[in-house]
Amino acid sequence: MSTSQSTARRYHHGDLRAALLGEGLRLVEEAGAEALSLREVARAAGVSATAVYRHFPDKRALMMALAQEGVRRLGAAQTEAAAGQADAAGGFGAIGRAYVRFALANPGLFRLTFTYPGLAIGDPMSDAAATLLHDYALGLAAGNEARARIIGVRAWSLVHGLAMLMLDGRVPDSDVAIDAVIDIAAIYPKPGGD
Amino acid sequence: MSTSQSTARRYHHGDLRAALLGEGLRLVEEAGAEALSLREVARAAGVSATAVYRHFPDKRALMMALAQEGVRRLGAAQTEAAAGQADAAGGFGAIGRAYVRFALANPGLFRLTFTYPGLAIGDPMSDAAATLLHDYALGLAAGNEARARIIGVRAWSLVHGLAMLMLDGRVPDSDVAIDAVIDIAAIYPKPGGD
DNA sequence: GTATCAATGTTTACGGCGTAACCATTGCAA
DNA sequence: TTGCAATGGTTACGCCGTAAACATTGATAC
Repeated sequence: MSTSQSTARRYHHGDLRAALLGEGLRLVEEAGAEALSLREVARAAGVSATAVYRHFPDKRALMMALAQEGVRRLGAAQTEAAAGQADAAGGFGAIGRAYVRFALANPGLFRLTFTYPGLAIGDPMSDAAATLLHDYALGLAAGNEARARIIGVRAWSLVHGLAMLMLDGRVPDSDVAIDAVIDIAAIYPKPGGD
Repeated sequence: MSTSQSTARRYHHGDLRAALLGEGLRLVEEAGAEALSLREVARAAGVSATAVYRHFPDKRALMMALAQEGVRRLGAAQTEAAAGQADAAGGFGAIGRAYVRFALANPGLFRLTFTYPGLAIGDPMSDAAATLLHDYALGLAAGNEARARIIGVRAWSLVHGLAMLMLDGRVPDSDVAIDAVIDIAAIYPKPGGD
């Protein structure tokens, strides 16, 4: 029993950091980020509250780690959505729809990632999602960097706002509504189109 | 002294509800909504913590009242911005820019109004801002209700997302950037335009 | 005017929170 | 084998939201 390592509870957890993140992700989706307490995450991991401080300097750091995982998953979802698209316009629409659908499918994590108090400030563009966005915007802008930046911000604003408004119940959410709002042809029409 | 009523502190405040809302608005702008505690609002009003419960059933109700004031002020700012505009396109752009500028000018209140946990759900369309939006969208859509609804949601999403991203520091904020992103001609071009 | 009562305030207390300070156990390296 | 760094637990502090019980007051009925 002194060297048992399977189910017996040991003093040292093994990989507490990963366990805390896992329980945090679960709880965030179950009850929302604001209802998530450091003590509860520790409880869920079967560990004392202060053990968390061996792996995160404070609660905010734990939340930031969860938010980073959110960014990672969002980027993955968008990358997957864009995979089958041939041209820039198709990819642009796909990553936009994937953004909103990800928010609706993971409301707790999305909210944590984008609206947890005091989490967002800083490092605005350093993930797969941002890279994807920039690349497709550059394609749509035919290589014009200045125009690409505006298109990128406009597109990000549109999907981010739509996601927030739907999450908050201010706008009815459905795939049809998402498609109607994110209508690339209507927003960035080719010359001569209506 | 028994009947003094000017500067002497009386047992009954006179209009505690209004005072609480006033201090709440002040503190929300000073320190952000998440840092705002019921006890601190009470302290600022010079009253015991539990006195708040004579006017609001719980903290959430107090926050909702503050959020309602936010909606009211946002609507007022937009109404003022739209006043000088002649046609629907001009008004549409004006209320959009006013939306984002209001967010940047009142970050604490805007965040409280739109991202305070569990506040937003419900009553999605019952204020001056929503009415303005719908009217102008209907004008742009030439009376077509279905099309107006999509245009309205798209416009709201765009300005809401832009406001959030700028507030969070994910997108650099400036009046020039706001104008560039909210470019009605580029988003809803007349047939034949580029 | 005075009694009465509803409205409005205060005090006290409870459990939960984030986290600082200090103590316990353990695995690894010399 | 010994010793130390890494990792865990216990206790305690002040803050929070809020329930319960009590105090003060202004208005209304006589």
